[in-house]
Amino acid sequence: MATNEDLLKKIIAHAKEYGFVFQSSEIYDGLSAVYDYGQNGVELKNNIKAYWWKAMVQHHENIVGVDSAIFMHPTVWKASGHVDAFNDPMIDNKDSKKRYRADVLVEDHIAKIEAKIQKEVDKAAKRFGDAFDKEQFMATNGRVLDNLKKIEDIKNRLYPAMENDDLEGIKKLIEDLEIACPISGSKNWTDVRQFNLMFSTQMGSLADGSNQIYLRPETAQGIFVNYLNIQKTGRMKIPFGIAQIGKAFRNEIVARQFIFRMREFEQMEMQFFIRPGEEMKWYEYWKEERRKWHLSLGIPAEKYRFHDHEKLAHYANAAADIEFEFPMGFKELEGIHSRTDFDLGAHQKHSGKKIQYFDPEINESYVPYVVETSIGLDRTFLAVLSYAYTEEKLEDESERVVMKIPPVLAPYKAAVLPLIKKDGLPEKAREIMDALKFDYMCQYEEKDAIGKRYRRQDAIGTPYCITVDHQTLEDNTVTIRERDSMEQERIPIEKIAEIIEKKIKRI
RNA sequence: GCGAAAGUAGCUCAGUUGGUAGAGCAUAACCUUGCCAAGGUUAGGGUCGCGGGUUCGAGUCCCGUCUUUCGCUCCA
Repeated sequence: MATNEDLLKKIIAHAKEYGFVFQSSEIYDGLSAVYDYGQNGVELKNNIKAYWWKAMVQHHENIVGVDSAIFMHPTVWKASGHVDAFNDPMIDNKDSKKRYRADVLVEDHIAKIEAKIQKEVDKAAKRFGDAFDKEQFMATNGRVLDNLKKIEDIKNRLYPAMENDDLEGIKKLIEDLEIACPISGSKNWTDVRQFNLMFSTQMGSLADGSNQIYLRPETAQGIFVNYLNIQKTGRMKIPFGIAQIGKAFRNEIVARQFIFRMREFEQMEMQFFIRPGEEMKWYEYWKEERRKWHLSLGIPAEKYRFHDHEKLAHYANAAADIEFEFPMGFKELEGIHSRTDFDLGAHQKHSGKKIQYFDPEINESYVPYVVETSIGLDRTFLAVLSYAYTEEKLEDESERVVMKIPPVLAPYKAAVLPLIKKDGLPEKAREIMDALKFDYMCQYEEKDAIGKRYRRQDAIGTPYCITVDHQTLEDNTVTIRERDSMEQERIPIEKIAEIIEKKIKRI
């Protein structure tokens, strides 16, 4: 486990040192759980987006894109359920100024009573030795029975109160149980309030209190509210999909693990609209399609696994995660959800606009069902980074760190390097650079020894290094060095593009 | 948010019982070599995370705060 923690630390350090990811506002000590993508990071991130977009939109005639605004009409979030579902009841202690989740305070109190029971059990077990019958003891001992009854009573009040958003009821429960703040020991509590995971801000005049709007907590709703526009203007026939890449914001109480959980993050989502009753077929179809997409990057299948949800979100009737083995273990990377007609139905209800599709094949109108694929862009970035990070010991006992980034995603496709910076080699290398740079991100470097330049390119994951030497001036050949194998081959200049092209065409 | 650990140059770290900051690598310029990093010369770069306190004097002791990492919790 310690080595895995070290691995994440190394990846974070490498990401910073080589311009992939910086902490936001670092010169001001940083902003918690917010990160910026640096000069190499932005290239990698753009390449991931392009690779996804190509697979989802360009390769599917029945999928089109959209780019909806981050601000949306406030009612959207009532319809989507976010106003209700993304609220946690919070309570502050007035003396310690600490904030707690109110239900967690009560749960902790229950845990304390359970600990008391356990203590009684342990005491009795010690007293009776081998003859101790735990079940019988639990069923007959007065103190234990009292405590069990207490727990049951608390649960009978807590769960209905949570269910009904009965904030006063939860406050009353905390007061009745005389729960004290673990820090100050004080029972001086504020009222229970909803702590919304959506960021809010004001639009227009601040004088009017009714202009509060939210930063979207997911990109999906921008697709749903444009369903009618796109279906009509694009003359889309079911089944069809709408894809979107964009930022979303969640004011997580706890946001951590580098770019895995950020308060501002980016999603790549596709909502696929289908005939009701066919959702399981399409759900399975998209699980498989998405699995193939991940594997097409050349990352081994063992790094992925599917996890079917047992506890379903309020909008879904089937859901699976594609999990990736990050340095900190298997974690969710992508979700595939069967969202039924929950969203379109809710928008139809709240907006009063008829959101239906007339299906000429079955001569019926219906609210389409939806199967969604939703992948975290930043998480994909971290997955690529953690897969790619490799420390190697070479034959001569030296070490190198190489980022084995799938070539199609690599920030730079090639580096053009004159062996030495005189004798006309830089000029020749510049010529090659100029010819390549219109089609591929390339770097030109002439500083330091050639071996050092190779290592620098390894560290940012450049698949090919093109080296110009004296022979190049005579016969127009260069050596091309492959990143992972470090093998070199002498080829004519005009073959360079062909080789790069072959390497990066994976999808 | 709670608990634990950490924060000195871009990176990795040193800094002895408190006496106003060092090394290696990296970076830049020039010279030299030329196919798998770490030749030579020179230069730039730090109010030791930030703010208070103790002290004649704080990188070093105390308090607070910010940030990061790990565990609990939640999610894309």
